[in-house]
Amino acid sequence: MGFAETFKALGDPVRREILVMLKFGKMSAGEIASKFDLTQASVSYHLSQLKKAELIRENKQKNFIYYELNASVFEEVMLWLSQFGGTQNEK
Amino acid sequence: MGFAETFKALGDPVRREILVMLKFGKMSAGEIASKFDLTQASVSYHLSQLKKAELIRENKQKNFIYYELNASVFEEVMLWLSQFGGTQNEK
DNA sequence: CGCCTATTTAGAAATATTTCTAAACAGATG
DNA sequence: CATCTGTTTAGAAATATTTCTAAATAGGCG
Repeated sequence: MGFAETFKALGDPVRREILVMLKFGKMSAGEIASKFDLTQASVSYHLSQLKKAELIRENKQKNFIYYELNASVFEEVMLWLSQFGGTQNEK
Repeated sequence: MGFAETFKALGDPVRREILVMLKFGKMSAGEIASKFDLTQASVSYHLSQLKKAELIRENKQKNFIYYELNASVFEEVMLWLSQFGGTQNEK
Protein backbone atom coordinates (compact mmCIF):
# COMPACT_ATOMS: atom_id res chain seq x y z
CA MET A 1 0.00 0.00 0.00
CA GLY A 2 2.62 2.58 0.88
CA PHE A 3 2.26 4.22 4.26
CA ALA A 4 5.12 6.58 3.47
CA GLU A 5 3.13 8.25 0.72
CA THR A 6 -0.07 8.21 2.69
CA PHE A 7 1.35 9.82 5.80
CA LYS A 8 3.38 12.28 3.77
CA ALA A 9 0.21 13.22 1.95
CA LEU A 10 -1.59 13.72 5.26
CA GLY A 11 1.29 15.80 6.61
CA ASP A 12 0.44 18.88 4.58
CA PRO A 13 -2.24 21.29 5.86
CA VAL A 14 -3.52 22.18 2.40
CA ARG A 15 -4.03 18.52 1.62
CA ARG A 16 -5.80 17.85 4.91
CA GLU A 17 -8.09 20.76 4.18
CA ILE A 18 -8.86 19.37 0.74
CA LEU A 19 -9.83 16.07 2.35
CA VAL A 20 -12.14 17.82 4.79
CA MET A 21 -13.78 19.70 1.92
CA LEU A 22 -14.38 16.45 0.05
CA LYS A 23 -16.25 14.98 3.03
CA PHE A 24 -19.25 17.01 1.89
CA GLY A 25 -19.19 15.64 -1.64
CA LYS A 26 -17.10 15.56 -4.78
CA MET A 27 -15.62 18.75 -6.21
CA SER A 28 -13.83 19.69 -9.41
CA ALA A 29 -10.17 20.67 -9.40
CA GLY A 30 -11.13 24.28 -10.14
CA GLU A 31 -13.64 24.48 -7.30
CA ILE A 32 -11.06 23.10 -4.90
CA ALA A 33 -8.38 25.50 -6.14
CA SER A 34 -10.71 28.47 -5.69
CA LYS A 35 -10.81 27.85 -1.93
CA PHE A 36 -7.08 28.39 -1.55
CA ASP A 37 -4.76 31.29 -1.97
CA LEU A 38 -2.54 29.25 -4.26
CA THR A 39 -2.30 28.92 -8.02
CA GLN A 40 -4.30 26.23 -9.70
CA ALA A 41 -1.03 24.52 -10.63
CA SER A 42 -0.03 24.26 -6.97
CA VAL A 43 -3.38 22.83 -5.97
CA SER A 44 -3.10 20.41 -8.87
CA TYR A 45 0.21 19.28 -7.40
CA HIS A 46 -1.46 18.62 -4.03
CA LEU A 47 -4.26 16.70 -5.70
CA SER A 48 -1.68 14.55 -7.45
CA GLN A 49 -0.07 13.75 -4.09
CA LEU A 50 -3.41 12.80 -2.58
CA LYS A 51 -4.19 10.67 -5.61
CA LYS A 52 -0.79 8.97 -5.44
CA ALA A 53 -1.58 8.13 -1.82
CA GLU A 54 -4.98 6.87 -2.99
CA LEU A 55 -6.73 9.06 -0.43
CA ILE A 56 -8.81 10.48 -3.28
CA ARG A 57 -10.06 9.21 -6.60
CA GLU A 58 -10.66 11.18 -9.75
CA ASN A 59 -13.54 10.88 -12.09
CA LYS A 60 -13.68 12.79 -15.39
CA GLN A 61 -16.93 14.20 -16.69
CA LYS A 62 -17.33 16.58 -19.57
CA ASN A 63 -14.14 18.59 -19.37
CA PHE A 64 -14.12 18.68 -15.58
CA ILE A 65 -12.20 16.38 -13.31
CA TYR A 66 -14.07 15.63 -10.12
CA TYR A 67 -12.31 14.44 -7.00
CA GLU A 68 -13.79 12.43 -4.18
CA LEU A 69 -12.59 10.65 -1.05
CA ASN A 70 -11.49 7.04 -1.15
CA ALA A 71 -12.54 5.74 2.27
CA SER A 72 -10.76 2.40 1.99
CA VAL A 73 -7.27 3.83 2.39
CA PHE A 74 -8.35 5.74 5.50
CA GLU A 75 -9.43 2.39 6.90
CA GLU A 76 -6.06 0.84 6.18
CA VAL A 77 -4.26 3.70 7.89
CA MET A 78 -6.48 3.37 10.95
CA LEU A 79 -5.84 -0.34 11.02
CA TRP A 80 -2.09 0.26 10.94
CA LEU A 81 -2.37 2.82 13.72
CA SER A 82 -4.44 0.51 15.86
CA GLN A 83 -1.42 -1.74 16.41
CA PHE A 84 -0.14 0.93 18.78
CA GLY A 85 -3.03 0.51 21.13
CA GLY A 86 -4.85 3.51 19.75
CA THR A 87 -8.35 2.13 20.42
CA GLN A 88 -10.26 2.12 23.69
CA ASN A 89 -9.09 -1.35 24.80
CA GLU A 90 -6.31 -1.44 27.46
CA LYS A 91 -6.25 0.80 30.56
CA MET B 1 -2.64 18.99 19.19
CA GLY B 2 -0.94 19.50 15.85
CA PHE B 3 -1.79 17.00 13.16
CA ALA B 4 0.84 18.51 10.90
CA GLU B 5 3.66 17.41 13.17
CA THR B 6 2.07 14.08 13.88
CA PHE B 7 1.54 13.11 10.27
CA LYS B 8 4.91 14.47 9.26
CA ALA B 9 6.46 12.36 11.99
CA LEU B 10 4.61 9.30 10.73
CA GLY B 11 5.68 10.03 7.16
CA ASP B 12 9.25 8.87 7.64
CA PRO B 13 10.05 5.14 7.38
CA VAL B 14 12.78 5.23 10.03
CA ARG B 15 10.36 6.82 12.47
CA ARG B 16 7.61 4.31 11.72
CA GLU B 17 10.10 1.53 12.31
CA ILE B 18 11.08 3.05 15.66
CA LEU B 19 7.43 3.07 16.67
CA VAL B 20 7.03 -0.57 15.71
CA MET B 21 10.11 -1.45 17.76
CA LEU B 22 8.68 0.33 20.76
CA LYS B 23 5.50 -1.74 20.64
CA PHE B 24 7.49 -4.50 22.33
CA GLY B 25 8.62 -2.31 25.19
CA LYS B 26 10.74 0.70 25.99
CA MET B 27 14.26 1.04 24.59
CA SER B 28 17.17 3.38 25.16
CA ALA B 29 18.30 5.80 22.45
CA GLY B 30 21.45 3.75 21.92
CA GLU B 31 19.57 0.47 21.52
CA ILE B 32 17.27 2.09 19.00
CA ALA B 33 20.16 3.63 17.08
CA SER B 34 21.96 0.27 16.91
CA LYS B 35 19.13 -1.13 14.80
CA PHE B 36 19.68 1.38 12.01
CA ASP B 37 22.44 2.08 9.57
CA LEU B 38 22.52 5.72 10.62
CA THR B 39 24.61 7.68 13.08
CA GLN B 40 23.37 8.03 16.61
CA ALA B 41 22.95 11.77 15.96
CA SER B 42 20.58 11.08 13.08
CA VAL B 43 18.51 8.66 15.12
CA SER B 44 18.45 11.23 17.91
CA TYR B 45 16.99 13.69 15.42
CA HIS B 46 14.23 11.23 14.53
CA LEU B 47 13.50 10.63 18.20
CA SER B 48 13.16 14.36 18.71
CA GLN B 49 10.61 14.52 15.89
CA LEU B 50 8.60 11.70 17.38
CA LYS B 51 8.75 13.36 20.76
CA LYS B 52 7.66 16.69 19.31
CA ALA B 53 4.67 14.89 17.80
CA GLU B 54 4.08 13.32 21.21
CA LEU B 55 4.03 9.86 19.68
CA ILE B 56 6.69 8.83 22.17
CA ARG B 57 7.66 9.85 25.69
CA GLU B 58 11.09 9.85 27.23
CA ASN B 59 12.05 8.73 30.64
CA LYS B 60 15.57 9.18 32.01
CA GLN B 61 17.15 6.56 34.22
CA LYS B 62 20.77 6.40 35.28
CA ASN B 63 22.53 7.86 32.28
CA PHE B 64 20.21 6.21 29.78
CA ILE B 65 17.20 7.79 28.16
CA TYR B 66 14.42 5.33 27.57
CA TYR B 67 11.72 5.90 24.99
CA GLU B 68 8.25 4.44 24.96
CA LEU B 69 5.04 4.83 22.97
CA ASN B 70 2.41 7.36 23.95
CA ALA B 71 -0.83 5.62 22.94
CA SER B 72 -3.08 8.64 23.49
CA VAL B 73 -1.88 10.55 20.44
CA PHE B 74 -2.43 7.52 18.24
CA GLU B 75 -6.01 7.57 19.48
CA GLU B 76 -6.42 11.21 18.54
CA VAL B 77 -5.09 10.57 15.05
CA MET B 78 -7.48 7.67 14.58
CA LEU B 79 -10.33 9.80 15.75
CA TRP B 80 -9.45 12.48 13.22
CA LEU B 81 -9.20 9.89 10.46
CA SER B 82 -12.54 8.37 11.37
CA GLN B 83 -14.34 11.50 10.12
CA PHE B 84 -13.58 10.25 6.61
CA GLY B 85 -15.64 7.13 7.04
CA GLY B 86 -12.63 5.03 7.77
CA THR B 87 -14.46 2.63 10.11
CA GLN B 88 -16.78 -0.25 9.21
CA ASN B 89 -19.99 1.83 9.34
CA GLU B 90 -21.47 2.91 5.98
CA LYS B 91 -21.80 0.60 2.92
C1' DC C 1 -11.41 22.14 -37.91
C1' DG C 2 -10.16 26.02 -34.70
C1' DC C 3 -10.85 27.66 -30.35
C1' DC C 4 -12.50 27.71 -25.50
C1' DT C 5 -12.27 25.91 -20.84
C1' DA C 6 -10.46 23.01 -17.27
C1' DT C 7 -6.61 21.06 -15.79
C1' DT C 8 -1.91 19.18 -15.77
C1' DT C 9 3.14 19.21 -16.75
C1' DA C 10 7.84 21.30 -16.93
C1' DG C 11 11.28 23.76 -15.05
C1' DA C 12 13.07 26.98 -11.82
C1' DA C 13 13.33 29.28 -7.26
C1' DA C 14 12.41 29.16 -2.34
C1' DT C 15 12.03 26.45 1.63
C1' DA C 16 12.22 22.40 4.55
C1' DT C 17 14.02 17.85 5.83
C1' DT C 18 17.49 14.45 6.47
C1' DT C 19 22.01 13.15 7.24
C1' DC C 20 26.70 13.67 8.63
C1' DT C 21 30.88 15.13 11.55
C1' DA C 22 32.42 17.39 15.43
C1' DA C 23 31.60 19.32 19.69
C1' DA C 24 28.89 19.84 23.92
C1' DC C 25 26.43 18.14 27.96
C1' DA C 26 24.89 15.42 31.94
C1' DG C 27 25.23 12.06 35.15
C1' DA C 28 27.75 8.16 37.28
C1' DT C 29 31.99 6.27 38.86
C1' DG C 30 37.01 5.60 39.98
C1' DC D 1 37.75 16.18 40.60
C1' DA D 2 38.80 13.80 36.04
C1' DT D 3 37.01 10.89 33.05
C1' DC D 4 33.92 7.74 30.81
C1' DT D 5 29.38 6.60 28.77
C1' DG D 6 25.13 7.73 26.63
C1' DT D 7 23.00 11.08 24.31
C1' DT D 8 21.95 15.62 22.27
C1' DT D 9 23.07 20.01 19.80
C1' DA D 10 25.26 22.87 16.12
C1' DG D 11 26.31 23.65 11.67
C1' DA D 12 26.98 22.26 7.04
C1' DA D 13 26.00 19.45 2.88
C1' DA D 14 22.77 16.64 0.28
C1' DT D 15 18.18 15.82 -0.88
C1' DA D 16 13.25 16.49 -1.14
C1' DT D 17 9.08 19.37 -1.10
C1' DT D 18 6.36 23.30 -2.19
C1' DT D 19 5.33 27.03 -4.93
C1' DC D 20 5.35 29.84 -8.97
C1' DT D 21 5.09 31.13 -14.12
C1' DA D 22 4.69 29.57 -18.59
C1' DA D 23 3.54 26.17 -21.69
C1' DA D 24 1.19 21.84 -22.95
C1' DT D 25 -2.87 18.74 -23.20
C1' DA D 26 -7.55 17.11 -23.66
C1' DG D 27 -12.11 17.26 -24.51
C1' DG D 28 -16.32 19.74 -26.01
C1' DC D 29 -18.49 23.16 -29.03
C1' DG D 30 -19.54 26.59 -32.73
